[in-house]
Amino acid sequence: MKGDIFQAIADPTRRAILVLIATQSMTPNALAEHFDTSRQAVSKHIKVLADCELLTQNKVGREIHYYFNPAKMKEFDHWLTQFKKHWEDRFNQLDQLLINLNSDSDEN
Amino acid sequence: MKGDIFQAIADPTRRAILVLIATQSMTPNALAEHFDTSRQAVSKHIKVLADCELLTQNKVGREIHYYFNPAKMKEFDHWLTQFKKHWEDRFNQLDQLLINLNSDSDEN
DNA sequence: TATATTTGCAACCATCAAGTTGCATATTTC
DNA sequence: GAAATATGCAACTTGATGGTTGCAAATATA
Repeated sequence: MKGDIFQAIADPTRRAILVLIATQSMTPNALAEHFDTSRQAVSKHIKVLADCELLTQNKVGREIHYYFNPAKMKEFDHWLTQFKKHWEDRFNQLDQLLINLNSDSDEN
Repeated sequence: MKGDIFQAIADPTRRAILVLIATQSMTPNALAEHFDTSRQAVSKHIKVLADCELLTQNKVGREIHYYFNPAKMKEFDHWLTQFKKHWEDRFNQLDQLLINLNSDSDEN
């Protein structure tokens, strides 16, 4: 499951990190100030997000700035879109069934 | 985390179950035939999905038919939509910044 | 009524995940 | 160069998770 975007987004802290970083790129230290957990714990979350490429990094001196990578978020979006299609296809099939039933009864 | 929709969707088997059930309502036994794991394992996944109301059930004799509940999927969709808004707001801020910079240089 | 089928629940096990602490490395500052 | 700062990595602990097996309850069938 390593690098799985669904797994990455499952954790509420990581979702909060994504929201923060999507608004503004941040360093691990700056991020950690927003949470009650230790810096290392936040760093681990960052690693998970970076492993599945939801975050990219840019080293500036001793600081590392993390940026949100919208491209990877598309994978997620894509699944949901496909899923909706499945669901809507089912509705369409039901619609078609109802239409057929109607036309059948018309023929009677 | 009990009943958390993100947690529920994180597991690939559960996503597969959702896709199957979104296409057609099914019983646990029928579902289990689609997977390599035991019936009880599938049943546990069903429980997780039902706990967060992604599935609803309808008992017919000794069988239980599980249905997909699209209403709950909206929560998921909603988060992604809000997230996109965050992201786009940032872009808008950048746009505004660029516009301001341009008008500044126009004034020089 | 006896048997088979469908299902859920509980106990148990192995693995994973999130958190902590400690430490090493690189860079900035004094 | 020494101290402070920013970060990552490794070891360890604890709790959650996914899997299995066994069993009980409800319903259908012989």
